[in-house]
Amino acid sequence: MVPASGGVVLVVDLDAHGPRMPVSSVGGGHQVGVLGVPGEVGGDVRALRDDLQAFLAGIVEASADELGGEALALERRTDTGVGEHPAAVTVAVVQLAHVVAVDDQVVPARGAVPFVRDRDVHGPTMPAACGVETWNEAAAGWLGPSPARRRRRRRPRPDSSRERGPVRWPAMAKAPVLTPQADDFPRWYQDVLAKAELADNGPVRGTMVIRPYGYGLWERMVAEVDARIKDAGAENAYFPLFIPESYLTREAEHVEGFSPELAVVTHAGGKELDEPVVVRPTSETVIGEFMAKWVNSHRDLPLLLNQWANVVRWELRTRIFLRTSEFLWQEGHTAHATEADASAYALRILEDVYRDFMVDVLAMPVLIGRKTKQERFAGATNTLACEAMMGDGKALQMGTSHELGQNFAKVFDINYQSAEGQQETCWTTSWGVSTRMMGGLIMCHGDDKGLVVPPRLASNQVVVLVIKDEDGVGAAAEALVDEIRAEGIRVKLDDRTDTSFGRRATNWELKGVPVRVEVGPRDLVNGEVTIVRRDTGDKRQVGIAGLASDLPGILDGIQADLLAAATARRDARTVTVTTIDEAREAAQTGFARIPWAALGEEGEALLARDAITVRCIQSADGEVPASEDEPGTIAVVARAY
RNA sequence: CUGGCCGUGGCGCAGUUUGGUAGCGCACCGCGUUUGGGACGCGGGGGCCGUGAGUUCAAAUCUCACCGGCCAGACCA
Repeated sequence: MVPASGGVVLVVDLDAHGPRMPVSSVGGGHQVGVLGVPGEVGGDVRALRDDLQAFLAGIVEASADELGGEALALERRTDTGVGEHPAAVTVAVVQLAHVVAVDDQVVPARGAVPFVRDRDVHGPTMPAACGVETWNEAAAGWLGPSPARRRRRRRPRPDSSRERGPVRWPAMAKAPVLTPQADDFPRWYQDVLAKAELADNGPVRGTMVIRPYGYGLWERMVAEVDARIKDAGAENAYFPLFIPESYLTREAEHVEGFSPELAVVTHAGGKELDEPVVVRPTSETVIGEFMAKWVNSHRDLPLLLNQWANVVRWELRTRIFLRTSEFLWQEGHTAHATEADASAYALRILEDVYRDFMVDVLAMPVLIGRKTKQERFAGATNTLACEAMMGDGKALQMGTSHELGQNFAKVFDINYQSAEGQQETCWTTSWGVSTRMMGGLIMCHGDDKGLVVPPRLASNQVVVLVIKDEDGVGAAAEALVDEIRAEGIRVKLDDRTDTSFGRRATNWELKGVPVRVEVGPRDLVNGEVTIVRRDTGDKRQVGIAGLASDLPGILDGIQADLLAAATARRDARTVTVTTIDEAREAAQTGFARIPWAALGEEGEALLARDAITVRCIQSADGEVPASEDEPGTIAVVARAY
């Protein structure tokens, strides 16, 4: 984008909102001028665009003629802001090789370009140079007369100004609501968080505010996961936010793993505390302390506890939902009489609670497997995990289940008397899923139109949209909503007809509601409504009678299709390799499967230099290996969040 | 913590090089016309210019320090 030496870059900003940072956009210092155009879509912007296209084409021709065919690069970029923009920001950057002549006017260097009246090279300031009149006046000398345009401007606009000729630049044809994923995935993620009203940054660094729509999705996750945890026999309890610092220090590996990210309270009640208390980063220690009290006999085992709570880990780099200083989660803690029992329970949680929820409800085809020693939880003897692939091919750990061996039981004295009358030490587990799953949901199914929520998760599965309240549309929509609700579907009525249809339709798309039903007077006279699938965009007219009873099947279809699409994408981006170099290469775009025997801890360390980690180790059949040294296992490696 | 970019109404950004009246688009409010894919006209409201010192007659603009955000790392759910 930055021109060769001696070059000149012309930046033309066709945004309907005026120039926006073209200087930095092109790297600075080389631009000769900026045309900013205020106005509205369908108005002068379109006319200007036509002229500017001709103008740019003119430059191309002119430079070819004048410079003996020397090449000239014409680039087009689309950029978007986050505001509620009706049009994309389109910046055309023309890189002029040396000198350009247009309409007999030679433009040799910066500063000499006549079409911007501003003194500076940073682009016109809004009031001074952005006005259309200024543009006309200034551009006349450069562009030459543009009779067509002037004619258009003077004449009263025809009734439909938006039907002006075809737009030749696709980038201007349709304004993206969000930064496209392909342009900048992290930016897209931020845009979705804001525009789907999911979450905001909190005032303290690394914290987040979960907005009602986002929290509604989390509540649905909680409900589904909680039901499965209870099915697995665990009961909910609640332990304190504050933990004595001394608890943490009892388990050596645990304290080493968590110390750097602890938030510690040293003062309270106006004075310094005798012993500082830490804000829990996880609750193995307090819960261990109380398990020790509650477990006496083998009859007390297994003790299966869970709590829904917030925890705090002072992370160095945070990102909403994926890694925040404070997050919400569920942490299960269990104590068992035998290692085999603990081990089986940790696996049961992974498969029956986590994988089942993620695959069946979130429609995310997660991989399950063991973590390497390197990736293991601090204090665990074995860590199992669910790993999902995001839309950009990177991995996200969605949930973990740990076997803690007797590490915690020993230091917290979780002992029991066996049937034989012996004192025995318990075997414990811990397992959790967090608000991070929200990030996984967004990045797994989301597209350039926003979030896509699988029907089984959706807090609103169907939205019924009143296009305009005429000819009984409102009443028909209300009746339809009642009918749909009677089918047990979570349905929302949108009758805010003081907001235009298009805006509301776009908003529900951003929020990812699986099915939109549009009720308008035109369809209604035929007894029909329009239904639109969020995932495919498929839109059709259907009879209003019988729609409600068809919806459960439609929602099931969407659920299945989302899982199939995510699975297909994951598989397409997963490569089976045999060497470390191949794995490194494959992990640039997705997952690589490599025999653990071919990788090993040395290979793991090697890949780590390129930010590639072993996500999990699987048996050849994709299941969880029975032991650390099971032969023939496969390591799945990837870049990860 | 390291490197890069960046902090100006709710959001996105001009303005800083060369100190001198704080601006634009979107969003918001009112009225009217609209509503089948982010409507339009007219009229409005809203800003300790991230914070603190310093230089100056004068600081969004110059200097220093600090804080915060984004991206890439190290750490991790």
